[in-house]
Amino acid sequence: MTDQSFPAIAHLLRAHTIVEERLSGELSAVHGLSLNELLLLMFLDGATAGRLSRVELARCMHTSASTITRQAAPLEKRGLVGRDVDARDARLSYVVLTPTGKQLVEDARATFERSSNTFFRDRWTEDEIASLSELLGRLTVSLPGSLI
Amino acid sequence: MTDQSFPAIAHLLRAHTIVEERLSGELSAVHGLSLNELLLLMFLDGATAGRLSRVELARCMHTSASTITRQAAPLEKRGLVGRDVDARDARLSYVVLTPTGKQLVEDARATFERSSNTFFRDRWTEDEIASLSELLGRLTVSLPGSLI
DNA sequence: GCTAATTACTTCCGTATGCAAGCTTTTTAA
DNA sequence: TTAAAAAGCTTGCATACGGAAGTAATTAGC
Repeated sequence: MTDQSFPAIAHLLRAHTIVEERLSGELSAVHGLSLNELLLLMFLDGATAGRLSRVELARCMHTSASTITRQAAPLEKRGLVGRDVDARDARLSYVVLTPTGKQLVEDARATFERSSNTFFRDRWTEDEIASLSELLGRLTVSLPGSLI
Repeated sequence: MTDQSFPAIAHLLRAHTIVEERLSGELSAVHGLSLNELLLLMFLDGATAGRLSRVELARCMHTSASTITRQAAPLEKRGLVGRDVDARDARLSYVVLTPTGKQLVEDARATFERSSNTFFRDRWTEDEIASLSELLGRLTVSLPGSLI
């Protein structure tokens, strides 16, 4: 009984470096967004009322609170997100998508989707891509939030 | 005709954050190695004569030459790798695995393999893991070097 | 009700990375 | 042969991140 876990994880790590590099390049060139900035905006876009507190965002992005603070700052300066305070809890500050931000997310998501196609084109069947998506998705079911 | 490319790539990005965090934690705690340090050592372990030039390593790791310079330095101080010069080309400096380094790679690889299993245990069949590995591996065929 | 613990967020510091610039060596081309 | 181009490597600079520490606000325990 051969164990395929190690090669699967090894391939995941290597595939990620390729995907991240190409996606980052496209998003930066076309929209002036880093990949992580777009993911942050996409989590907001998928949240109710287009807003999340900073700790909720950190959990969605699976990163630290300090990273969210720094990632949100330039987005706020660009007018893509705003800052809402909670009337009941003064500790909470929500990151909320502005209309400008929502428009940019829609455009950048299209770039993301188009770029995603280029990874598979001509060498994967639609069924294989769906199978890959399902298998990878099962690894992430414990994560809060969704990009889809 | 639904397009699954985008969700597949989105899931790949999210799965990577989970995998990297858990693997890094285990490797650091058990062997005092970062994930990237182990990957570097594993590429050397898989190379002929256990050595690669710095640019070859950069291509395997899909990173920059300066990163290899900085990643190899602490490994050299720990005695895990050595430095070989090329008799024909004085520009080349090979990173070569020492016996100590080879032993550590074998131990750390076992940790890597054991940790890899924990991602799939009880919720993936062996066939599904093999399928995932094959599909992801097809994304990385263009990369030089191999971890397996 | 008051104190202690917890939570949300920010800032500081150490670390990791890519890119540009620089140095040395080799290869190319005239 | 010699000058120009390219390749391999390193260093400086700017950026991004996590964790610890700090501040402010809320909750828990008595």
